[in-house]
Amino acid sequence: MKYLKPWWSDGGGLLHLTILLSLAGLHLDVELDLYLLLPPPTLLRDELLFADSQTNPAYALSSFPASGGWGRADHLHPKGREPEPEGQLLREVRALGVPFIPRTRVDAWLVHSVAAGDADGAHGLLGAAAASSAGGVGASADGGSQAAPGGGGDPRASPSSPLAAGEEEKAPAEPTAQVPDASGGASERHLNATDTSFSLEAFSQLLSSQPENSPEGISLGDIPLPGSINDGINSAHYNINFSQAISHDVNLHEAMLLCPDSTFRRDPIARTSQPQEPFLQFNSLNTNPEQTLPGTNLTGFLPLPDHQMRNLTSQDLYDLDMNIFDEINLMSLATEGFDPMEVSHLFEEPDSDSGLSFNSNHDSPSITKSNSSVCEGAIGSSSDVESLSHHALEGAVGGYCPESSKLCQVDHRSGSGFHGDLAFQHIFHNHTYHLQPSTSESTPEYFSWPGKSQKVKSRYLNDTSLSRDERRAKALHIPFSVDEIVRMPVDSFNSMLSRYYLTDLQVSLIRDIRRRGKNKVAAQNCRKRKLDIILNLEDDVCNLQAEKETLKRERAQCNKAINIMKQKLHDLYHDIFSRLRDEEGRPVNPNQYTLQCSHDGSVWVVPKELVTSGHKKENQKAKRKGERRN
DNA sequence: GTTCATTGTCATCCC
DNA sequence: AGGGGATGACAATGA
Repeated sequence: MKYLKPWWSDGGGLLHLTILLSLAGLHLDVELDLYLLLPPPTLLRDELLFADSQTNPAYALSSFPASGGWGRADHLHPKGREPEPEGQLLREVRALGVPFIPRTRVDAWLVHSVAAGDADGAHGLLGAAAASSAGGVGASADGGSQAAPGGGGDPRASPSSPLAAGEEEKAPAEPTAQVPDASGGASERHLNATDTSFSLEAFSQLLSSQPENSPEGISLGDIPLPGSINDGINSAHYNINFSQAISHDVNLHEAMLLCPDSTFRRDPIARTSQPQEPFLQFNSLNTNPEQTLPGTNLTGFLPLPDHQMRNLTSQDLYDLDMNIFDEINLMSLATEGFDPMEVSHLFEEPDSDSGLSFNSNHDSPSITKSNSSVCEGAIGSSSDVESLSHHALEGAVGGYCPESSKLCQVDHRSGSGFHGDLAFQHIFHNHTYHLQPSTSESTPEYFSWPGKSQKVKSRYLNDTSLSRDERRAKALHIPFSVDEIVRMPVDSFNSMLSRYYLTDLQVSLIRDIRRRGKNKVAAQNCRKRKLDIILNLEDDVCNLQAEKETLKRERAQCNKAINIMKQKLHDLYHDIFSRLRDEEGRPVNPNQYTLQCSHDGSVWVVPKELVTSGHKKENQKAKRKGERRN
């Protein structure tokens, strides 16, 4: 008796086989870990066959990654196409000496074992296959059912199969509900002899009851399964056609498009019917036509899910474009092998920012094509107009598409990769603008920039988006950006000048650009510093004024206190004199006498005449002392 | 058309 | 000696 229970672990890279040999009371448990080479897409076909097993319970030998969503029947080729028995893939794998048993081979082994009448082996294999199918479907319930809104059940599976999604819903008490999760329970559970409690005789009878030994006609219906293996489904009946499970071929292109973590994953119909207009703008980022693959160029720059891409506002797109094209412009200038005339055409023309002038002046038809495609795609072909930037839309409507022109200028480099993509073909048709470019001044009249300042509009509409030095540098085809020239350290700057063959005019201009750039930054810093100084001075003035007010208040308080003291002294003075009496008992006149305090603390009543004369003498003495000192 | 703020540029000084 | 920072002065530009 042999049991075979292979399943996937490690996310599909490891095929774990547990082979239990139970023969004449001798139990031999063999576990094999078969590592598969999984360099996609060479193995995708077999992987998808495994994925197919998610939809076909009979071949659910694997616990395919639940998140993969491979179980969708609509992602597989129509049945009837038998996979190659020994494809190039297997030959390559075998040549590498890697122990590899593709699932198809295991299936075939199972089938042929039955066909050969190997009763014990066939019984065990079939039982294990059925048991594994339980685990496999249990695993596929996550990924498969998520990917396929039908539950992932294979419509070709026998209606009696309890593992079909519909059957699961109708009969929740079926053993399927108890199928362990392949990633956890089933995949980690190893069989052993004690688990095999089912009847061998029942298996033999069932096998012998098969009318033919043809694998095509083998049915596993009425096979009792070991309860330890299928976790309670030993009473279930299965009618599973093996041939159907291995009859699916898979379109690798579709498989790649259906990569689970891919943002451009969608079915072919969706890909052709749902053009992503915002993507068109991002497509322009790819300057290498060789790298322009549908979808890849999108996620390469913006690995955003579709819903996030759609949620991008026009402002986001606008800002993004501004930054992106700034970088692209600089990159274009600095890229070796660039065509200066092309860049010059792109930026030097006064109306180069205008989609109209761009459309009419450039000799590259692809440019015009791309330009018009974006603009018209903005209105005519978009199913999600809100995802478009407002200005792009209005530019298209008004016959002016300034930003799109810019991106189209870059897009024409990478646009060739899209021409063959059906998803974008519908917008690559002829497009003409109603308004012809006349003058650069007229463009703002036809164009509306909601939410943008006039300065930004002007910078974007006209060539004034480039500074004077930038235009000069561009005119002289200086292969460095102004920013590089200005910010580069002295050593790097000098080495750069020495590395490149530059004319004296170019060198002079580069040095002027550097000097002006440095001075511009210095002037900005100077003004900022001056402004800071002014602000600091204003703060100082405010502080000093506050301090002055405080001192004023303190002075007022002191004066007030002095006045109070004076008043008290005056009152005291008069009170003393009112009590004084002379030798005759008469009151002392305060106008004729005054009080003098001696050093010992005694108080004398002195006539004012003596006091004034004494003061005069003291003043004279003080003056003399002062004169002597001088 | 005028005024004012901002910014770039030049000339000059200084480190 | 040359590069570069700092700054006053001037001009262009836009609000």
